[in-house]
Amino acid sequence: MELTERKKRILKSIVDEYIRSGDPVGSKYISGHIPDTLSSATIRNEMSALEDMGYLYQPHSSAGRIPTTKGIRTYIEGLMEDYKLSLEELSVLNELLDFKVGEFGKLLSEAARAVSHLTNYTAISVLKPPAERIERIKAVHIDDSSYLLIIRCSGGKVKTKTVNVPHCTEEQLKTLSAALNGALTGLTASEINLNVILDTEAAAGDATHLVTSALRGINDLLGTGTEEDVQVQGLTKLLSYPEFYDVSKAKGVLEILEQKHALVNRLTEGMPGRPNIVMSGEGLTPEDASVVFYPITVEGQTVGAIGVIGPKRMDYKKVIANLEYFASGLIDGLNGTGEGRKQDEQH
Amino acid sequence: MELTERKKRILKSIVDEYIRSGDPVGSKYISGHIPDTLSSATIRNEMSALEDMGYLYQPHSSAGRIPTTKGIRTYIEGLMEDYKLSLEELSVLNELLDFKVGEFGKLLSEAARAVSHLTNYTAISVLKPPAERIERIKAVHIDDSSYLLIIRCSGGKVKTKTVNVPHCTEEQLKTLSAALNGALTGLTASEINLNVILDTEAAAGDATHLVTSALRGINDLLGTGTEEDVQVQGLTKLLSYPEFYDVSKAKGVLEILEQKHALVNRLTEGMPGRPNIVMSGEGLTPEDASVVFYPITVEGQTVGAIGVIGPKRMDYKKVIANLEYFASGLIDGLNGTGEGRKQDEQH
DNA sequence: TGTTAGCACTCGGTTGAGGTGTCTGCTAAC
DNA sequence: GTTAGCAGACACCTCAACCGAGTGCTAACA
Repeated sequence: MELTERKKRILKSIVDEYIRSGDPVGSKYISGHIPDTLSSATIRNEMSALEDMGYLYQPHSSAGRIPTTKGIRTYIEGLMEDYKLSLEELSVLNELLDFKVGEFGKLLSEAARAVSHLTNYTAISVLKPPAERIERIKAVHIDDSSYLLIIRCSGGKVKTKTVNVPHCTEEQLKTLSAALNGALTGLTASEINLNVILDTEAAAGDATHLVTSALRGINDLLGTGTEEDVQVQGLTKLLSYPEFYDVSKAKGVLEILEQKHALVNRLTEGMPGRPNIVMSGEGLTPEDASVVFYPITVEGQTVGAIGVIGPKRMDYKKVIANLEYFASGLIDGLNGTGEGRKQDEQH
Repeated sequence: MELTERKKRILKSIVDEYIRSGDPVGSKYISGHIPDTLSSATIRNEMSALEDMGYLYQPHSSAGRIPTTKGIRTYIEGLMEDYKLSLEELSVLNELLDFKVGEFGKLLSEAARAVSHLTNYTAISVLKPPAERIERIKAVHIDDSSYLLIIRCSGGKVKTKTVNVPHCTEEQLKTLSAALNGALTGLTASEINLNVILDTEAAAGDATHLVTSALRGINDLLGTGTEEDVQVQGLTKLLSYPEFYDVSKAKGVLEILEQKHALVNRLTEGMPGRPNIVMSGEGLTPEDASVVFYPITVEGQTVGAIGVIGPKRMDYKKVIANLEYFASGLIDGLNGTGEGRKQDEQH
């Protein structure tokens, strides 16, 4: 069956009302709230058809209808109206960007706080500093029980660390350096897996006993610096929505927010420049919840994300408009001409 | 009336059982669970007396009794048994300290994660980097529209920043330097309030127009570095306890956890070296909840705290034992001889 | 004087019946 | 293709009855 224009108008009206109230929507209500003048009986026929087509469902036989995930997605992708940001919403971002003295992480979590405040949903900000790649490694002999590990990372940064071992010779360290360079060049810390370790050990010859401590040192060095971080703003707002009055439902959402590492990965893997929407039943999102997010990119690389988590029936147009505005504002601010900002030196 | 030994045994038994079940405790149950052999009628008399003395209360006239805040406090301060840490609990800390490669913040939040895991309550870790005090300020002329701001902080660290202004002369900068030194020496960033600003402006004479931008620059410089931070671990565990099945109660607790700044201050103001316990009805703790925490000190200065938030009827002996162990372990680890750990250099 | 047994009373919680309102599906007429 | 009307389904609310845990009180006992 085809999704006629009239069916679309009815579907839009149902989703609008469902987003507003959270309750199943009946035919009579719709009859009075669409441009067409149709009796509730006709609406019932259309709703029945929409149900057959998978856009709606009934929680029980004598209730109104609720849009399915498919129904809401169709709504988002073409039926809903545009949302005009209010003056308040526009000014908050400008103030924020004016105030961009702090580092990016703080700016991002402040932006999330603003989004949470403006949309009345819980906001998430996620920080994922780009992983440093190994460009060159050298192990320099200090004495027979210690050597200096030197790594040049992508971007030219050099890091060093002394490593203590039971015994090492200059010869062994040369072999070690060669083995490490061969196996690790171009990798990030998280890409050093068992295979890589075994390869390195195989290549290390008579320096095999030094590999483990060297890898540990490398891992330490690469792991240093800003860590990935998740900030949740306005958590209590989530509990204001009836779908989470049931504690077990609320728990489901909080569990998602607790898995910070998974959250960072998921949100930074999204498509940049457009809204990413994950609804319950798709991916890891818990029942009745929905996540909308925008990755933040600098020079093509995703360094974080900003998003909103709320009930599946959230006001998508408002949320998307706000997130889009903040995300693009942040991205412009970060990529824009660095107009002679702060220079720190520490002696 | 006096709190006799027998009353203490009864009170202890009531609190023990209340902590276990969360339900009001009846006289019959106690009769079978204290060393003394007493009928439930006698227990009832004693319980009635304990109620008059303010240790117990009845939620309604035909229910058992629940300990009051006073009752629980008395229990904590002398009645409860010691808790022996299990082997598992002991080994987790040791692993953690072995693994102390990361910075303090990460170590602290990992400790909180462990505490949450071991106690089955929600754990909080709070990081409060000691505020840097201003020791000396100098404003050095670069050209007529910019100057260099130099601050020496407590600990000898020097920070600089160029400040752009519409117009400035060497003379004005000298006046400015004197005014800033006079007004700000010994202060931290957060102590620069309106009074201080007005004093500075008054002292600045013909350099008044430079004060605002200078203060902004100073604020930026001092604010740089690690920020205060709150990490919450095992949040969902909170929702496992019946007292928070009601969403409005849960909301009360989450609200506390959202006020991160207040939380940092409150938890770092506690007495070091012993358990600080704030129960509902005392201070900001929400209904039915209780917070136990230990500040973490380095060289006499509080740099953070680790704590647990849970139902008022939480297992205090277990929580205190765990927190005490982790807090003292962290403090020892931080203050202990820094046995030649990592050295990073960045060129 | 302290302890105990017995009894009436209180009160929250549960269960089940009855009533109500909303919404649907179906049918017949337009 | 659209509409009016009607019977049926079903969640939800209210109310009364009942149950049971637990108390306070009193009288008897050691």
